[in-house]
Amino acid sequence: MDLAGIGVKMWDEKKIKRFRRALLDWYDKEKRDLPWRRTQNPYFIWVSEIMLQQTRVDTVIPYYERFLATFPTIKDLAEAPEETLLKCWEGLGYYSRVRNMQKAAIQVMEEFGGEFPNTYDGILSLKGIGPYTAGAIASIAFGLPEPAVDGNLMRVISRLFEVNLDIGNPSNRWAFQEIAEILIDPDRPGDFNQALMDLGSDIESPVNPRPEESPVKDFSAAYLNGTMHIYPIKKPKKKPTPMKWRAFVVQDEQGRFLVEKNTQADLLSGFWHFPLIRDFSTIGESIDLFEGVLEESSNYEINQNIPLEVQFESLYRMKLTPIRLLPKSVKHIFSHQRWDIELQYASALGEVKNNSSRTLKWVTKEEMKLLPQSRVQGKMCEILVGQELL
DNA sequence: TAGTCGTGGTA
DNA sequence: TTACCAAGACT
Repeated sequence: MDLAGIGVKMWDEKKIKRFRRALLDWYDKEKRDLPWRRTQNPYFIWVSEIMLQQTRVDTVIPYYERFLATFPTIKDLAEAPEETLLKCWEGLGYYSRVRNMQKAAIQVMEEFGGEFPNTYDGILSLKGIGPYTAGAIASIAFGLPEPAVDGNLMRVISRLFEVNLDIGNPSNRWAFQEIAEILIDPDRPGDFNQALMDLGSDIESPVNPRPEESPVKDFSAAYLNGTMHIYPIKKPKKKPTPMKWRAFVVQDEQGRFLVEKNTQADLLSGFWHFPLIRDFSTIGESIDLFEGVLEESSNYEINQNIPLEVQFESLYRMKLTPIRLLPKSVKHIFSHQRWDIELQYASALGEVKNNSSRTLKWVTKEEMKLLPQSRVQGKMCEILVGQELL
């Protein structure tokens, strides 16, 4: 398949040059002053690009500053302990990003002699760097004429050419890549890519765009044809699956809390939290919940009739004195799951005999704060503070 | 190909 | 409250 095959008619060379000029002139006047735009250091730009994946600029800025103060060089990143790494990324989400970044840092030390690779293929070979990020780093840090095809660029281009392809489908990426390769300014590829991103994140944003303010509106087929509302084409996302949990807030005689390191699931892997047990008992109360639970019917059959306190005592090999269920539950939405967590407050009678593969420890309130904690755990702690239990 | 992987902002 | 969204990569 080629561009003509999907109904895209490319401009002639003269129009392409006018487009580059209009876009870059606007960028030179209006570009945002961002920390990673004051450096040419490929490591710094790499960090910014990873953090910016699916994450807003305002959120990233403080994390960017702190991360580079903590790990000033690729070598520092490669040698960092996991908990330091997670603590630095805590609250930013999508934590596999930082794990992959450390793997890539080790790759740079071992395969590239400590020097960040300066070719597109070299950059793309690093763990956690896909076609977008490779293009962004190649163009911004090294001046290579590689497009950086992200959501912004696809949205802008789909409006420029009325591209009738779903931008959410990776198999359609080639078309936007191909168009961008033709449009990109070979003299200023990094600025060209960033100009499209600035444009796409504000004037050409997905919600409430202001197309009449666009510096390239005269080039936009959708704008000129009055079809702005159609583009980009994008399928709606699936709703997150509802799940119920019981968290066990257990204190020993010294008042320390039992916490567990997540070593089993990929979700929030490496983070510490109060022990959590999936609650399958409310099946039938909610159609939504029922649908979410269907695929785990074996778990459901095993657990639905066993009280959660009993499950806890068995799994953690510990006797509890359940005190009470806290009146407020914690609600938390991930990209693909919606959690509702009841908090069971209890005292432990004996020491934990940890025969399982679980990683457990007793910590004071102060020690808990030093561990990597997810927002879910943070919300549970907020409830406890409200109940004057923490 | 479609699901997995977080969080906070905004309407 | 709900729904949608943000500079994606990996499996």
